[in-house]
Amino acid sequence: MPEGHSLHRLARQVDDVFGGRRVRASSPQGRFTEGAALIDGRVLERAWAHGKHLFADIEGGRVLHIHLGLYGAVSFGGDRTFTAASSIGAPRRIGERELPGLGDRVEIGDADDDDPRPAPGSGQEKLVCGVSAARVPALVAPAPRDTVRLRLQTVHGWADLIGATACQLLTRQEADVLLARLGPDPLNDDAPDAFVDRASRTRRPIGAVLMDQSMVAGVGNIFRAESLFRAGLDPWTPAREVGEQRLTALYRDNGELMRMGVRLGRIVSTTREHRAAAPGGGRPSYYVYKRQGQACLVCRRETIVVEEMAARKLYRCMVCQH
DNA sequence: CATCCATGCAGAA
DNA sequence: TCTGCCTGGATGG
Repeated sequence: MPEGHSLHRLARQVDDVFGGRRVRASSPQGRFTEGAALIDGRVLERAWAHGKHLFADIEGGRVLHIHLGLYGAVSFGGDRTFTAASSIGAPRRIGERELPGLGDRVEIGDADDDDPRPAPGSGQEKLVCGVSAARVPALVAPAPRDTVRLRLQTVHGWADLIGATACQLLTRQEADVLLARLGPDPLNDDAPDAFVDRASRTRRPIGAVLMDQSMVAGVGNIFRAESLFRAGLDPWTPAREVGEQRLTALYRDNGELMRMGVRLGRIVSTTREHRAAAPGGGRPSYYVYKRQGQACLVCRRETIVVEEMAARKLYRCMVCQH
Protein backbone atom coordinates (compact mmCIF):
# COMPACT_ATOMS: atom_id res chain seq x y z
CA MET A 1 0.00 0.00 0.00
CA PRO A 2 2.85 2.19 -0.62
CA GLU A 3 2.24 5.73 -1.80
CA GLY A 4 5.02 8.16 -2.56
CA HIS A 5 5.99 8.81 1.05
CA SER A 6 6.77 5.11 1.60
CA LEU A 7 9.02 4.98 -1.43
CA HIS A 8 10.95 8.05 -0.32
CA ARG A 9 11.36 6.55 3.15
CA LEU A 10 12.51 3.37 1.51
CA ALA A 11 14.99 5.22 -0.67
CA ARG A 12 16.33 7.04 2.36
CA GLN A 13 16.67 3.80 4.30
CA VAL A 14 18.33 1.91 1.47
CA ASP A 15 20.69 4.83 0.94
CA ASP A 16 21.53 5.05 4.65
CA VAL A 17 22.24 1.38 4.91
CA PHE A 18 23.73 0.47 1.54
CA GLY A 19 24.67 3.76 -0.13
CA GLY A 20 28.35 3.86 -1.08
CA ARG A 21 28.85 0.28 0.09
CA ARG A 22 29.66 -2.95 -1.67
CA VAL A 23 26.67 -5.27 -1.38
CA ARG A 24 25.86 -8.91 -1.73
CA ALA A 25 22.72 -9.59 -3.75
CA SER A 26 20.67 -12.73 -4.25
CA SER A 27 17.22 -13.79 -5.37
CA PRO A 28 16.00 -16.65 -3.17
CA GLN A 29 12.68 -16.66 -5.01
CA GLY A 30 14.53 -17.02 -8.30
CA ARG A 31 12.82 -14.37 -10.39
CA PHE A 32 15.69 -11.90 -10.23
CA THR A 33 18.63 -14.27 -10.30
CA GLU A 34 20.39 -12.66 -13.26
CA GLY A 35 19.95 -9.12 -11.99
CA ALA A 36 21.08 -10.06 -8.50
CA ALA A 37 24.20 -11.69 -9.94
CA LEU A 38 25.03 -8.46 -11.75
CA ILE A 39 24.61 -6.43 -8.57
CA ASP A 40 26.42 -8.89 -6.31
CA GLY A 41 29.82 -7.59 -5.26
CA ARG A 42 29.30 -4.09 -6.66
CA VAL A 43 28.89 -0.79 -4.89
CA LEU A 44 25.36 0.50 -4.49
CA GLU A 45 26.22 4.12 -5.11
CA ARG A 46 22.99 5.89 -4.25
CA ALA A 47 19.31 5.11 -3.72
CA TRP A 48 16.62 7.59 -4.67
CA ALA A 49 12.93 7.75 -5.50
CA HIS A 50 10.60 9.49 -7.88
CA GLY A 51 6.91 9.09 -7.14
CA LYS A 52 6.28 5.45 -6.27
CA HIS A 53 9.42 4.22 -8.01
CA LEU A 54 12.62 3.32 -6.20
CA PHE A 55 15.97 3.48 -7.96
CA ALA A 56 19.48 2.53 -6.93
CA ASP A 57 22.53 3.43 -8.98
CA ILE A 58 24.83 0.44 -9.20
CA GLU A 59 28.56 0.66 -9.79
CA GLY A 60 29.16 0.20 -13.50
CA GLY A 61 26.24 2.34 -14.68
CA ARG A 62 23.16 0.21 -14.29
CA VAL A 63 20.15 1.24 -12.27
CA LEU A 64 18.12 -1.06 -10.04
CA HIS A 65 14.43 -0.22 -10.45
CA ILE A 66 11.83 -1.38 -7.96
CA HIS A 67 8.09 -0.74 -7.94
CA LEU A 68 6.22 -2.19 -4.99
CA GLY A 69 2.80 -2.21 -6.64
CA LEU A 70 -0.01 -3.09 -4.32
CA TYR A 71 1.67 -5.84 -2.31
CA GLY A 72 5.32 -5.08 -2.24
CA ALA A 73 7.37 -4.45 0.89
CA VAL A 74 10.97 -4.38 2.05
CA SER A 75 11.97 -5.61 5.50
CA PHE A 76 15.22 -4.53 7.04
CA GLY A 77 17.24 -6.17 9.73
CA GLY A 78 20.70 -5.88 11.09
CA ASP A 79 22.94 -4.54 13.83
CA ARG A 80 22.97 -1.10 15.44
CA THR A 81 24.61 0.57 12.52
CA PHE A 82 21.36 0.10 10.68
CA THR A 83 19.13 3.15 11.10
CA ALA A 84 16.28 1.06 12.46
CA ALA A 85 14.93 -2.27 11.43
CA SER A 86 11.52 -1.96 9.93
CA SER A 87 9.32 -2.90 7.07
CA ILE A 88 8.31 -0.39 4.45
CA GLY A 89 5.50 -0.96 2.01
CA ALA A 90 2.44 -3.15 2.27
CA PRO A 91 1.29 -3.87 5.84
CA ARG A 92 2.81 -7.04 7.17
CA ARG A 93 2.93 -8.93 10.41
CA ILE A 94 2.54 -7.05 13.64
CA GLY A 95 5.91 -5.74 14.57
CA GLU A 96 6.96 -5.07 11.02
CA ARG A 97 5.95 -1.50 10.62
CA GLU A 98 7.28 1.66 9.28
CA LEU A 99 8.95 3.54 12.08
CA PRO A 100 9.66 7.23 12.31
CA GLY A 101 13.25 7.94 11.42
CA LEU A 102 15.93 8.13 14.09
CA GLY A 103 16.46 11.62 15.39
CA ASP A 104 13.40 12.96 13.65
CA ARG A 105 11.37 15.28 15.78
CA VAL A 106 7.80 15.93 14.90
CA GLU A 107 7.32 19.67 15.18
CA ILE A 108 4.44 20.69 13.03
CA GLY A 109 1.12 21.20 14.76
CA ASP A 110 -0.65 18.85 12.43
CA ALA A 111 1.71 16.02 13.19
CA ASP A 112 0.84 13.24 15.56
CA ASP A 113 1.98 13.78 19.09
CA ASP A 114 0.30 10.66 20.33
CA ASP A 115 1.82 7.89 18.31
CA PRO A 116 1.35 4.77 20.45
CA ARG A 117 4.36 2.97 19.10
CA PRO A 118 7.70 2.95 20.86
CA ALA A 119 10.38 5.21 19.49
CA PRO A 120 13.14 3.63 17.46
CA GLY A 121 16.28 3.17 19.48
CA SER A 122 14.31 2.79 22.67
CA GLY A 123 14.93 -0.93 22.60
CA GLN A 124 11.18 -1.45 22.68
CA GLU A 125 10.56 -1.50 18.96
CA LYS A 126 9.78 -4.84 17.44
CA LEU A 127 11.95 -5.75 14.56
CA VAL A 128 11.84 -8.25 11.78
CA CYS A 129 11.84 -11.79 13.07
CA GLY A 130 10.73 -10.51 16.44
CA VAL A 131 14.28 -9.80 17.49
CA SER A 132 15.30 -6.44 18.87
CA ALA A 133 18.48 -5.29 17.19
CA ALA A 134 19.65 -3.80 20.46
CA ARG A 135 20.12 -7.32 21.80
CA VAL A 136 21.93 -8.71 18.83
CA PRO A 137 25.66 -8.22 19.26
CA ALA A 138 26.62 -9.66 15.90
CA LEU A 139 24.69 -9.89 12.72
CA VAL A 140 23.14 -13.21 11.91
CA ALA A 141 20.89 -12.82 8.93
CA PRO A 142 17.96 -15.20 9.09
CA ALA A 143 17.35 -17.42 6.09
CA PRO A 144 15.13 -15.51 3.72
CA ARG A 145 11.62 -16.81 3.18
CA ASP A 146 11.26 -18.29 -0.27
CA THR A 147 9.15 -15.41 -1.57
CA VAL A 148 12.05 -12.96 -1.28
CA ARG A 149 12.69 -11.57 -4.74
CA LEU A 150 15.85 -9.74 -3.79
CA ARG A 151 18.03 -9.78 -0.72
CA LEU A 152 20.66 -7.09 -0.36
CA GLN A 153 23.23 -7.56 2.35
CA THR A 154 26.33 -6.05 3.92
CA VAL A 155 28.20 -7.16 6.99
CA HIS A 156 25.86 -4.94 9.02
CA GLY A 157 22.45 -5.99 7.83
CA TRP A 158 20.10 -7.00 5.08
CA ALA A 159 17.01 -5.93 3.18
CA ASP A 160 14.45 -8.37 1.77
CA LEU A 161 12.11 -7.39 -1.07
CA ILE A 162 8.87 -9.29 -1.50
CA GLY A 163 5.75 -8.90 -3.61
CA ALA A 164 7.05 -6.20 -5.91
CA THR A 165 5.43 -5.50 -9.25
CA ALA A 166 8.80 -4.57 -10.74
CA CYS A 167 12.37 -5.44 -9.83
CA GLN A 168 14.74 -5.04 -12.72
CA LEU A 169 18.10 -3.72 -13.76
CA LEU A 170 17.90 -0.86 -16.22
CA THR A 171 20.45 1.02 -18.23
CA ARG A 172 20.69 4.69 -17.41
CA GLN A 173 18.85 5.45 -20.67
CA GLU A 174 16.02 3.06 -19.82
CA ALA A 175 15.70 4.70 -16.44
CA ASP A 176 15.46 8.08 -18.13
CA VAL A 177 12.67 6.83 -20.39
CA LEU A 178 10.79 5.63 -17.33
CA LEU A 179 11.33 8.93 -15.52
CA ALA A 180 10.07 10.85 -18.53
CA ARG A 181 6.69 9.14 -18.13
CA LEU A 182 6.31 10.46 -14.59
CA GLY A 183 4.99 13.84 -13.58
CA PRO A 184 6.60 16.15 -11.03
CA ASP A 185 7.15 14.73 -7.55
CA PRO A 186 6.31 17.09 -4.69
CA LEU A 187 8.73 15.16 -2.48
CA ASN A 188 11.60 16.00 -4.81
CA ASP A 189 10.66 19.69 -4.61
CA ASP A 190 9.55 19.69 -8.23
CA ALA A 191 7.66 22.81 -9.26
CA PRO A 192 3.89 22.44 -9.61
CA ASP A 193 3.85 24.03 -13.08
CA ALA A 194 3.86 20.86 -15.16
CA PHE A 195 0.99 19.47 -13.10
CA VAL A 196 -1.02 22.70 -13.15
CA ASP A 197 -0.51 23.30 -16.87
CA ARG A 198 -1.67 19.85 -17.88
CA ALA A 199 -4.44 19.50 -15.31
CA SER A 200 -5.99 22.81 -16.30
CA ARG A 201 -6.43 21.52 -19.84
CA THR A 202 -8.25 18.26 -19.22
CA ARG A 203 -11.90 17.52 -18.58
CA ARG A 204 -11.03 14.36 -16.65
CA PRO A 205 -12.19 14.49 -13.02
CA ILE A 206 -9.62 15.94 -10.65
CA GLY A 207 -9.88 12.73 -8.62
CA ALA A 208 -8.64 10.74 -11.62
CA VAL A 209 -5.99 13.30 -12.56
CA LEU A 210 -4.42 13.13 -9.08
CA MET A 211 -4.04 9.35 -9.43
CA ASP A 212 -2.38 9.67 -12.83
CA GLN A 213 1.36 9.28 -12.21
CA SER A 214 2.17 11.16 -15.40
CA MET A 215 0.37 14.21 -14.01
CA VAL A 216 1.82 14.15 -10.50
CA ALA A 217 4.03 11.38 -9.13
CA GLY A 218 3.51 9.75 -5.76
CA VAL A 219 -0.14 10.46 -5.05
CA GLY A 220 -2.17 7.34 -4.26
CA ASN A 221 -5.69 6.61 -3.14
CA ILE A 222 -5.28 7.95 0.40
CA PHE A 223 -3.52 11.17 -0.57
CA ARG A 224 -6.12 11.70 -3.28
CA ALA A 225 -9.04 11.27 -0.91
CA GLU A 226 -7.54 13.31 1.90
CA SER A 227 -6.11 16.18 -0.15
CA LEU A 228 -9.39 16.64 -2.01
CA PHE A 229 -11.24 16.73 1.30
CA ARG A 230 -8.78 19.27 2.73
CA ALA A 231 -9.26 21.37 -0.40
CA GLY A 232 -13.05 21.07 -0.18
CA LEU A 233 -13.05 19.77 -3.75
CA ASP A 234 -15.49 17.29 -5.23
CA PRO A 235 -13.34 14.57 -6.84
CA TRP A 236 -15.69 14.49 -9.84
CA THR A 237 -15.03 18.12 -10.76
CA PRO A 238 -13.43 18.35 -14.22
CA ALA A 239 -9.83 19.31 -13.57
CA ARG A 240 -9.93 22.28 -15.91
CA GLU A 241 -12.74 23.80 -13.86
CA VAL A 242 -10.67 23.75 -10.68
CA GLY A 243 -8.57 26.76 -11.60
CA GLU A 244 -4.80 27.19 -11.57
CA GLN A 245 -4.66 28.63 -8.10
CA ARG A 246 -6.48 25.72 -6.49
CA LEU A 247 -4.53 23.21 -8.59
CA THR A 248 -1.31 24.74 -7.33
CA ALA A 249 -2.58 24.64 -3.76
CA LEU A 250 -3.65 21.02 -4.23
CA TYR A 251 -0.19 20.05 -5.46
CA ARG A 252 1.43 21.85 -2.53
CA ASP A 253 -0.92 20.27 0.00
CA ASN A 254 -0.11 16.83 -1.36
CA GLY A 255 3.52 17.77 -0.78
CA GLU A 256 2.71 18.70 2.81
CA LEU A 257 0.86 15.44 3.41
CA MET A 258 3.62 13.40 1.82
CA ARG A 259 6.39 15.12 3.82
CA MET A 260 4.38 14.39 6.94
CA GLY A 261 4.10 10.78 5.80
CA VAL A 262 7.87 10.58 5.34
CA ARG A 263 8.45 11.84 8.89
CA LEU A 264 5.82 9.70 10.58
CA GLY A 265 5.99 6.56 8.49
CA ARG A 266 2.26 6.72 7.97
CA ILE A 267 -0.29 9.10 6.59
CA VAL A 268 -1.89 11.57 9.00
CA SER A 269 -4.15 14.05 7.29
CA THR A 270 -6.33 15.33 10.13
CA THR A 271 -5.35 18.36 12.17
CA ARG A 272 -4.73 17.93 15.87
CA GLU A 273 -7.93 19.86 16.60
CA HIS A 274 -10.06 17.70 14.35
CA ARG A 275 -8.52 14.53 15.78
CA ALA A 276 -9.15 15.59 19.35
CA ALA A 277 -12.78 16.53 18.70
CA ALA A 278 -13.72 13.57 16.54
CA PRO A 279 -17.39 12.61 16.86
CA GLY A 280 -17.65 9.28 18.63
CA GLY A 281 -14.13 9.51 20.03
CA GLY A 282 -11.03 7.95 18.59
CA ARG A 283 -8.28 9.96 16.98
CA PRO A 284 -8.76 9.33 13.29
CA SER A 285 -5.83 9.92 10.96
CA TYR A 286 -8.08 10.34 7.95
CA TYR A 287 -11.02 12.60 7.17
CA VAL A 288 -12.68 10.37 4.57
CA TYR A 289 -10.50 7.42 3.58
CA LYS A 290 -12.32 4.24 4.67
CA ARG A 291 -14.69 6.34 6.80
CA GLN A 292 -17.84 5.84 4.73
CA GLY A 293 -20.99 5.94 6.86
CA GLN A 294 -19.19 7.63 9.77
CA ALA A 295 -19.63 11.19 10.91
CA CYS A 296 -17.52 13.79 9.12
CA LEU A 297 -14.91 15.37 11.41
CA VAL A 298 -15.78 18.81 10.06
CA CYS A 299 -19.52 18.98 9.33
CA ARG A 300 -20.20 16.19 11.84
CA ARG A 301 -22.90 14.65 9.68
CA GLU A 302 -22.93 11.11 8.34
CA THR A 303 -22.24 12.22 4.81
CA ILE A 304 -19.08 10.32 3.93
CA VAL A 305 -19.65 8.01 0.99
CA VAL A 306 -17.61 5.51 -1.00
CA GLU A 307 -17.94 5.24 -4.76
CA GLU A 308 -15.84 3.87 -7.59
CA MET A 309 -13.70 5.87 -9.95
CA ALA A 310 -11.64 4.01 -12.55
CA ALA A 311 -11.94 0.76 -10.59
CA ARG A 312 -10.60 2.33 -7.37
CA LYS A 313 -12.51 3.23 -4.23
CA LEU A 314 -13.24 6.91 -3.95
CA TYR A 315 -14.13 8.45 -0.59
CA ARG A 316 -15.64 11.89 -0.08
CA CYS A 317 -17.92 13.95 2.12
CA MET A 318 -21.05 14.97 0.23
CA VAL A 319 -21.42 18.13 2.32
CA CYS A 320 -17.86 19.42 2.60
CA GLN A 321 -16.63 18.84 -0.97
CA HIS A 322 -17.92 20.83 -3.94
C1' DC B 1 -10.27 -23.57 6.47
C1' DA B 2 -11.88 -20.54 2.32
C1' DT B 3 -12.69 -16.20 0.55
C1' DC B 4 -12.18 -11.36 0.19
C1' DC B 5 -9.58 -7.40 -0.08
C1' DA B 6 -5.74 -3.71 -0.51
C1' DT B 7 -2.16 2.83 -0.03
C1' DG B 8 -0.89 -0.01 -7.93
C1' DC B 9 -0.54 -0.39 -12.55
C1' DA B 10 0.36 -2.59 -17.22
C1' DG B 11 -1.65 -4.63 -20.95
C1' DA B 12 -5.43 -6.55 -23.36
C1' DA B 13 -10.19 -5.90 -25.00
C1' DT C 1 -13.33 -1.27 -18.72
C1' DC C 2 -11.47 -5.73 -17.41
C1' DT C 3 -7.78 -9.11 -16.01
C1' DG C 4 -3.73 -10.45 -13.88
C1' DC C 5 0.13 -9.85 -11.22
C1' DC C 6 1.55 -11.53 -6.26
C1' DT C 7 1.34 -11.27 -1.03
C1' DG C 8 -0.65 -11.72 3.46
C1' DG C 9 -3.98 -9.65 6.79
C1' DA C 10 -8.84 -9.53 7.75
C1' DT C 11 -13.10 -11.70 7.69
C1' DG C 12 -16.49 -15.35 7.78
C1' DG C 13 -17.95 -20.23 8.26
